[in-house]
Amino acid sequence: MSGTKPKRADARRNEKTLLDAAAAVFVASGVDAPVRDIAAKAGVGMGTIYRHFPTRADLIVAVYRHQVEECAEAGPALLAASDAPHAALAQWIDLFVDFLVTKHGLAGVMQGDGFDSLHAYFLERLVPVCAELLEAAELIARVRPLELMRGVGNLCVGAEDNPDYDARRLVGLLIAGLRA
Amino acid sequence: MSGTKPKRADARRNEKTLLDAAAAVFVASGVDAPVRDIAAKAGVGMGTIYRHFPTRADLIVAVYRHQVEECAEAGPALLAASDAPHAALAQWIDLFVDFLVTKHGLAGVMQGDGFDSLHAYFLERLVPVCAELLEAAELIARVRPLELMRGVGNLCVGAEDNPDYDARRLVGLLIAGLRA
DNA sequence: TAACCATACGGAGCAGTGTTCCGTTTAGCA
DNA sequence: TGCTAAACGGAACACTGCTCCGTATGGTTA
Repeated sequence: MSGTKPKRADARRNEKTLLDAAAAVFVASGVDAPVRDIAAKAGVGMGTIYRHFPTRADLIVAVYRHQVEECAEAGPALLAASDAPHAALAQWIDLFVDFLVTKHGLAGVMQGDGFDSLHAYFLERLVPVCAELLEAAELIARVRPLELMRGVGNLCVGAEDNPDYDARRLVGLLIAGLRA
Repeated sequence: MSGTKPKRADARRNEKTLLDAAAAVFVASGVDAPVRDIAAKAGVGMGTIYRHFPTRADLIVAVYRHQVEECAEAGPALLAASDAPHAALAQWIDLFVDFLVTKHGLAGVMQGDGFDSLHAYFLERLVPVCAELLEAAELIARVRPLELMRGVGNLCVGAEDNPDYDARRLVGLLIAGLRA
């Protein structure tokens, strides 16, 4: 029950290669890049990619897991560092927005059509953090955390390199509205 | 320059048939329904559908043009009927949100990846109306109309039949934030 | 060291999109 | 009644995500 059976050496090597290739391709062509491109970049067959990451979404999760984790951990930290809980909330939301806007098309991922593992993972990890911040700021009565997360995610769609659409400002308005 | 050459009778008939079929399919299966389904429902070949509507998006535009028009016309009307411009703005936004949320997946359309005719049409028609309302409410300095429209559109994505996500409330918060 | 086999690999192939192409049919006119 | 521009139908293409299965190989065991 405790340890998973160790993988073969080549498998472990390929997993890392794939993660690196995916990260590179995502930066170059966005998170919507075809799976084939990633396999090609990694010099690996389609079968390999799908054995390691059963779904496109799983690969994306794996690539960004570290950063999601960072964002999640920043929540309590901000709360502890500041004596104005709503300032902490605002800062945390900023962090989240930066994360989404920075990655080519990542925001689109927050609108999980079904229950992609991706959608699920992001939300599972970040919603509780959001809840904690909302509670501290005494705003929990005004939105459900999940709702706020999805809303912010939605607002970030299509924001990258778009001079006509400043997601940060709109999110700022949304948060301002929360305190009205 | 004045009149377009009149179409053949069968062409006119087919255009109407297609519009009706598309409307029906959109209601049943959402705006993402495959083009093939619409052609089948209309009892028409793929060639026909694409001659009338060069692109998926053009078909959607055609189906909803009437309602977009209604929404656009409602703007000045609301402004004239009320002496509180920001109330008129709020009401108009409500109308717009209803329109988007009501139609299976229509909101997704506001995030034109490229310059779809769809995206273009919606925005072309509605942005000026939005601008007028913002100006009347003296809020024009706080957001660009295009930005607000896109933001509202984004917030509406995935709102249909979703008890965990109330787009109307979030849009309400956004508008509230606008006045803070 | 050699043989064995569970584990992992590669990539052709499937199913589902939007869109194009072109041979066939037909409406409307002379 | 013919003729032709206009319109039609649907097979085929390009591009997705994903699956399947024959082949190769790491690592264990005799």
